[in-house]
Amino acid sequence: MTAGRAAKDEPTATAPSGSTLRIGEAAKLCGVTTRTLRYWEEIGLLAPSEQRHGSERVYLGREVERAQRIKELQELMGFSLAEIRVVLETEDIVGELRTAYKANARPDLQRQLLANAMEANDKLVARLDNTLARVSEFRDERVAKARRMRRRAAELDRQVAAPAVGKRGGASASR
Amino acid sequence: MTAGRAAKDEPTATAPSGSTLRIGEAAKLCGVTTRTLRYWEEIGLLAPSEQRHGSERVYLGREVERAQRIKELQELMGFSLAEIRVVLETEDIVGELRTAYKANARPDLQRQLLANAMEANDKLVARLDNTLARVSEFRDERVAKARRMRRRAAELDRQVAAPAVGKRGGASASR
DNA sequence: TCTACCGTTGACGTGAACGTCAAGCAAGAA
DNA sequence: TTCTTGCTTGACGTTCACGTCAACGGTAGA
Repeated sequence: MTAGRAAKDEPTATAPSGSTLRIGEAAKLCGVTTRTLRYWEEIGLLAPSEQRHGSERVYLGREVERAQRIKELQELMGFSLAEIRVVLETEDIVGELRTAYKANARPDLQRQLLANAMEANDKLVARLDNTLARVSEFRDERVAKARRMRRRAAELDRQVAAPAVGKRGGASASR
Repeated sequence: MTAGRAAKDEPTATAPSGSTLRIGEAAKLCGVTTRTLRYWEEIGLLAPSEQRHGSERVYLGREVERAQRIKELQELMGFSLAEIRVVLETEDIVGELRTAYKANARPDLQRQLLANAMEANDKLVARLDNTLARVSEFRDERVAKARRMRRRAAELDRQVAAPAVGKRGGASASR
């Protein structure tokens, strides 16, 4: 019911690939609010598709993916939108490169673009490695703590199961 | 020069263990500002030591460690202070348990405390595992991207090194 | 005694990342 | 036709995590 708009006078005209979404649908797909999508657009982080449907923003698969990327980087890494912008820009550079290649741009300029992108990418990988190491260490600590707690719990369980020993004083705790 | 305060009328009276720090020193050690330490205290996240030195806050090793923990969780995991509070509370429970044990509290109550702490801890570990998996996946993506970029760069380098072939048209790009 | 430095509380300011509300338009349903 | 829903822009409000400034006090060194 209420299959949205989608049939007016352009039967299937403006659907270049996949599905074309309105802002509310895109937002729901990404798990954010429409305000958030507009804000990201406001700060130049995520532009909707080129052509608008009347006055409405149109989101295609590419934009939705990018939005999901943004959200993931936010939640997963705790990146600020400024940091995310940097990450995404190095992705964009690869896109630009394709364009430059098609536009028959000079190879040394392409090469320069690539070098920048590679440097940014390597920095990101280094940061990810660092994060992985530290999170892993932290995880191991908590796992060890879990083991200790489980041992202590078993100990307490034995005490609770055998309450007739006379409330502490029989066999003193193993620790 | 200027070895702090440390000698007035209590030669070594109020130094229970390790070093007793003033707020500025503690802040420097943790890599935060004094304002931050006061803010954390304000929201009940990190209290300085019990006794104050006159009107001044005193930070001992325990508090400094806790502060470093807080900062690590912030930067590493992108946790909010509210989330960090939860994590630290489960650590506090273990401390409470020791107190309860010494106070000769009923084992079933201790057991209940432990169960809560274990559940919270397990949740955290699960979250860490999830984070690890996703960051790892993300890292692998970026490493793959790095490889592709390096291949492309080598390709461009060959073109730049041999510019006489006639600006595109010789051997078409491998892709 | 004066100056410099470090601390105190209290209050107001700030940037990031949105939330919320108003006023208006367009399209489909009753 | 009217109602409802969803979109638009614009503007102001809000929360978090502090930054900054004022006014004051205590201690150390010159």
